[in-house]
Amino acid sequence: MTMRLLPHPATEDIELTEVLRALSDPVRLEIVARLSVAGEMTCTVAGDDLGVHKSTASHHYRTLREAGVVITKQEGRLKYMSLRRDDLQARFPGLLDSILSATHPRLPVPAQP
Amino acid sequence: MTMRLLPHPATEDIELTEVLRALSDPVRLEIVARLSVAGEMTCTVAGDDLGVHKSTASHHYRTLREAGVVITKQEGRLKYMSLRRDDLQARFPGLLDSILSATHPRLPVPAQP
DNA sequence: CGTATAGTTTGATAATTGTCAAACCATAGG
DNA sequence: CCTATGGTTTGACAATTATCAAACTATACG
Repeated sequence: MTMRLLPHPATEDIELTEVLRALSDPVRLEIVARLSVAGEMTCTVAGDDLGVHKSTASHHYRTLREAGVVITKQEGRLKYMSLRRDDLQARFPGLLDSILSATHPRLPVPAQP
Repeated sequence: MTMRLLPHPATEDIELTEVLRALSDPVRLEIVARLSVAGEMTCTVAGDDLGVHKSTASHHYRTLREAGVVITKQEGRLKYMSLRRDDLQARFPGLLDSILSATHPRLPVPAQP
């Protein structure tokens, strides 16, 4: 029952244009809005009722991860995503906060334990 | 020698995802960085040494304008672009500032008079 | 071991996008 | 009126992207 981190860019390698592009898609922005409320979610929960196929959602998870917006850790069969708040704040101060305050999840999301 | 404003979205119609997408292109981000320093520029000056054809630059001006990032006014033959700082601040507080502080123009830009 | 669960990968497709080149339009100025 | 200037539009093309469906992988559990 070990825990693994999926590969993701180092903080200093996060590119502004890639972050902005990742967040410029409504589906991905919704995922990020949910993560900002829930703190940490499995892909299944994050992708619930998004209106896209699960493979499409999976593609969006990868886009967010490769842009440096989320980090994913695997525990057993589940993959938990969470926002890289501190890394983004260090790299682009205020950016994520300003985006999040303009965004609210369309769907109620379970609070983290 | 009258002055005309080109059509652009009302402040309340500016969409977050469209702003983010507009700013997610390196060429457009460079234009915006220049505008943030120069305050107001003609298209020719804004597009100087961007590394793209002038028709491509023109396409980027339109993208920025339609996303609500810049406003363009025409005086004679010249078109002056400037950032919609106040409108963006009203709509998405802190967003433009955080992006601008992560960006600096690659090229020295003449200060506005 | 066999099966169900969680999520990814691999086509395939349609739509969007960034780019250049050439033609075009509008205004200023001789 | 003619021409040069500043910028846009149109057409073409290659690359990227959002999407679905189906196949696949890996882990947990009985």
